[in-house]
Amino acid sequence: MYIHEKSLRTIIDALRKKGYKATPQRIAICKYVLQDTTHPSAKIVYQRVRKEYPTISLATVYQTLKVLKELNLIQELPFSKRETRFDPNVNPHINMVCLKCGKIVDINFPEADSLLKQISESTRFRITGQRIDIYGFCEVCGQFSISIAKNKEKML
Amino acid sequence: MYIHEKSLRTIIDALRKKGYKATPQRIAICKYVLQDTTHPSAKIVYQRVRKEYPTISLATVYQTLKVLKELNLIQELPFSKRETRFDPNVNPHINMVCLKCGKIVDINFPEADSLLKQISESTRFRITGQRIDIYGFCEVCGQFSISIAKNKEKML
DNA sequence: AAACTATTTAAGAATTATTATTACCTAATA
DNA sequence: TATTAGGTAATAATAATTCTTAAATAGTTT
Repeated sequence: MYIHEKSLRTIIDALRKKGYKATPQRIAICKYVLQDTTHPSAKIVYQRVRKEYPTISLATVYQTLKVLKELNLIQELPFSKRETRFDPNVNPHINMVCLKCGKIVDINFPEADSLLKQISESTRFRITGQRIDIYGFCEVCGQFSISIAKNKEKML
Repeated sequence: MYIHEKSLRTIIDALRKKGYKATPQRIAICKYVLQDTTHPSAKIVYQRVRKEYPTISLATVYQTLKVLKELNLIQELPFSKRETRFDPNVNPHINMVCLKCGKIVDINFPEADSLLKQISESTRFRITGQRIDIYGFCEVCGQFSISIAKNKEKML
């Protein structure tokens, strides 16, 4: 289940449970980011939330994203080219990352659970999260770039 | 096979094949980074290579790391906290990433090949690379942090 | 409901990893 | 050896993220 299917009440409770105040700014950011499955950057979140909450500041967006990460409601996905994107899907899954257009699409990876379980049992490493990316060119970009794209043309 | 098992000759040929000159700076950086399996940051590479080649500049390190990435001899692993680390293992594998001390250890993941093949055959996505991270606390750090570490205490 | 207080916000400054610029320099080649 | 396209070192520029601070407010207490 995606957290964004949960009610506003649940979001507020999650914040308060950890001692965070449920401010209207935070609620606006949460509502936006928990339902955007395109893996937006902080700047995109800022631009989108501003439509609903025009006085919000970029610093508040950053700090709320940090809180949401701490609450394990979103995952942070740093990429090269100085861009970090945010994913409301915190369950094990595969991110299909297009290096040309920057599109990121989640696909299921049911085998992840048993893989993590096996590693957990065979090592002394205490697992708290994971990230599985597959890089390449999406169906739209793939046909235009027969050879591997030069760095300049890459978004991620 | 790791590329760092290859000879100096092979490194030079790989550079020239793509039209890059085999300068002593590049060779020094290659020799270092292709044998360091601790996933060093650019700054660490700079500090280490400087011992062998004291006049080298940080900009050259960055630009050579970019070349090595283009030649697919290393993989770039961006993390939060503004740190990017570099991995000479470009074959599918799992990075076990300790969030407390920042240690990254590769483990094998033989099932990766069939997974990638299956995705390749069932989608129109053209795969060029992958990244599989497992986050948590290594055997050394795990015993000291029963609860999930606060953000301030995390290295990655 | 008003007061209280620790937290949060907005704005802007600071930080810093990475990239760009530029004036020499040199590897590869003829 | 001369030529030259590309590389280097030094440093400036860029930009994502974090920090700082004064004013505001959420949650609680009276």
